[in-house]
Amino acid sequence: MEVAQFHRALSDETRLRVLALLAAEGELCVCELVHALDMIQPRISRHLALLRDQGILQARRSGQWVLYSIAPDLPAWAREILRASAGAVAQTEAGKRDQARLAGMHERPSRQCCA
Amino acid sequence: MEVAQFHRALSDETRLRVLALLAAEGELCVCELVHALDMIQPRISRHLALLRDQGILQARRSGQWVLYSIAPDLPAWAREILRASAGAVAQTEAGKRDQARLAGMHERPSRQCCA
DNA sequence: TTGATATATATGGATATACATATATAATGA
DNA sequence: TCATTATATATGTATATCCATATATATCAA
Repeated sequence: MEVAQFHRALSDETRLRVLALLAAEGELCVCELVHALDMIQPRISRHLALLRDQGILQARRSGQWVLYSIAPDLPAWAREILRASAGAVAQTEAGKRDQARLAGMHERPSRQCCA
Repeated sequence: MEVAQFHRALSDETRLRVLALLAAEGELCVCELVHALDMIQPRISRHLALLRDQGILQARRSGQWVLYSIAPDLPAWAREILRASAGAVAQTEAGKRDQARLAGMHERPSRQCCA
């Protein structure tokens, strides 16, 4: 069942923290997520690939960076679940730390003029 | 993280179908769920125990039956996710079959006057 | 009342599968 | 070359499932 698969994708703390940041920021590159979550890059990439394969995230290349964002064509029930989950995660200790680390990052690729 | 655990509990089709029925019916005994989902009883009991242990369901005994219902004290984000999920599941083929089998069940314990 | 039986629900044990992780490596672009 | 991102492999852990059985409650006979 599609709904079960969707929840399965959201059943991991790393993926939830990624989704919470993307819901707030719109679009982020892998290196920004690595910095914000303070995790090694292969781990982040693997979770991003899972979310992309499930159709929850989309990716586009911009120069040497790959920018991820929440897919725009999700069904209404999925958008509601994402919104509720991202809101809850953003208020956890881990979620607030992620936001702070991202805000303190210098030279963020996704904020460059030509991104 | 609490949110991840919650999604993990909803990441199984059997549990989602149980929750969709409970969201629509309010309260159901194990044998009604066994009948509606057309699964063997130990399988249903295991999933009910998981949802109860996570605080998503509550149970009360009424005579020889144990009646399950959605816990009333869930946080707002959890209630929103449950509502969106139950609505989506109810419209799937499996969800509609479950409702039909439950409606066609004779002598339903949870509908007796003294339940 | 006692004992026997039927129904309803829960759980222990065994097995198979899914998946999160780390390390190492590959591919891609500037 | 360096920086960025993706993937392959191995390993450990979690869990969904089944069968068999245990527990709890109700019914009925004597």
